[in-house]
Amino acid sequence: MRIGELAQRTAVSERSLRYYEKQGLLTSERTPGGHREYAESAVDRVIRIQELFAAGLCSAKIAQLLPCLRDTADGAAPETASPWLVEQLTTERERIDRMIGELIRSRNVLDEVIESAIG
Amino acid sequence: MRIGELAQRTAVSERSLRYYEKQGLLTSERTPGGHREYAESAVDRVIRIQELFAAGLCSAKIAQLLPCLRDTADGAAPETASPWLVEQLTTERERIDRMIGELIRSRNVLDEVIESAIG
DNA sequence: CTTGAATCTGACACTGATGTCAACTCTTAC
DNA sequence: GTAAGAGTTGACATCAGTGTCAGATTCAAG
Repeated sequence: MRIGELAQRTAVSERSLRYYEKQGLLTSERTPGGHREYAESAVDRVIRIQELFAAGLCSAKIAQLLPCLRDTADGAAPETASPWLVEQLTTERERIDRMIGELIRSRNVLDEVIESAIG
Repeated sequence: MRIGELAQRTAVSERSLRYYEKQGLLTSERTPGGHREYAESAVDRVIRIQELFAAGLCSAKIAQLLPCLRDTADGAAPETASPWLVEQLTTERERIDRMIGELIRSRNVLDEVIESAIG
């Protein structure tokens, strides 16, 4: 599929898709004229990328992480994360954990205010 | 206490504390010479502000929300949120909910990679 | 006093993903 | 072929919180 369709199906702007490619997160074939042509699996990959962005990972970390995922669906076996990467990801995991805790606390704060206004 | 101590105790930079004040999130008395003097309750407030920032609320929303909290400890009774504010906060609540879901998904992704490398 | 540490204000930079615009090229249907 | 729509690259802007620096002032202790 081309970039417009991928953008629609993932709700991610064409601008961002090109950015992902430049950051090495997303690959595409090119038509003879230079237009990007995406495999079907790109949809899942873009969604995954968005999730990881939402989790606060920067594009560099995502780029390292992606080859180790098993959802590639392009026949390539997932790489095994290097010890160094595992350490990085463990740190990220802890950060995400803390973030979840903070989000829950904040949600509770909102709930309190909402409830005291409604109840 | 003065700004340096508050910064240390909250692990928030002096720069950010001044920014919070300019955004109406934090108040301080001033010494005759113009230096900020904070009440003890500022510590809790700053930590709460940081949590709300971490939850993705912008300073404007936080400024509206803070008067409705009951932890002020400065004798002021908490305000009741206006219907408009309740609507805003409900939207934020939903956003936070979605974000928590994404974070959990991302954490699972990391766990998979980590486990497959370690196990 | 004086001196050094702390604080003040204001301005500018950065980060990193994304928006937006311009000028050009490709694709596709007629 | 041609016109309209889609895609290309590149550059600049934005957001919001934070870092950082400069130059001036204040505080606290000797």
